[in-house]
Amino acid sequence: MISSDIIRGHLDAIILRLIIEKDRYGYEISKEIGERTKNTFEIKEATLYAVFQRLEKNEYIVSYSGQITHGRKRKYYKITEQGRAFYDEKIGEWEETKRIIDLLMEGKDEKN
Amino acid sequence: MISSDIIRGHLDAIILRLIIEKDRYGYEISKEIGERTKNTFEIKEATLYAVFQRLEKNEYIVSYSGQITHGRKRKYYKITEQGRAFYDEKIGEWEETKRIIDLLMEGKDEKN
DNA sequence: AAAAATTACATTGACAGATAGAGTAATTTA
DNA sequence: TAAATTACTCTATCTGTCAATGTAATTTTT
Repeated sequence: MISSDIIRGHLDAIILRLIIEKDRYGYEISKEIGERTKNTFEIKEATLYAVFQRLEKNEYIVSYSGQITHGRKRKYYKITEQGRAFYDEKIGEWEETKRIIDLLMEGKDEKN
Repeated sequence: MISSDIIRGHLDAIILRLIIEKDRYGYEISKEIGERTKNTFEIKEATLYAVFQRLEKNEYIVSYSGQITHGRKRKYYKITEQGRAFYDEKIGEWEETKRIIDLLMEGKDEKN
């Protein structure tokens, strides 16, 4: 299980990625992450909704009410143009972060 | 420049790595990181000394006073057995983190 | 039909890591 | 001798994550 400090700062991009694929709601995202990682990683609900708030405040996503199919009413999220741009930026940052940490932690050459 | 939230949680291992190579002191480490990353990443002094405190408290490193050669007196750090074990653990965690984030952020298959 | 499980969203308070800012102290260079 | 450099330390603050708790509707089990 991955500790929260190690994942910190990457969650925004992870959530955005899933919302870019298609409009999604919170509970769905949390299940999807569990499935895709074969439960080696799970996002806590409190964290997830904190991420939504942050992303919506920054206008990277917008929300709308969905149908009641099972249980409580769903709140769907949709990516915005700025959200897409932010995601691209984060991907770039992640690639650079990998290079730097690999370099410092394992002495890997940049051309590996 | 890499944001602090993205690097968070990896700093302990980065510092340990440098101390494993040889005994080092704080200022040296901060300069070394700048050099190795060609200044794409720098560790803030307050952060560095906070890391030292944490690592020493957990007995991953021990300190001793060095010579005064330039400027103020140096405080050297040396890796311990537990420090080495912790570093190995962190390397493993980092590899797993990369796999998971790549998988979730870029839809990469685990066999890539 | 009542109880339990599942689906689904939300808030609060606490914690830990990173850092700005400020300070201390010694030596070297201009 | 003033300025720059080397070197370490402390305090206060910010931010992201998460445990705990609560609400609410629907579906499944008993």
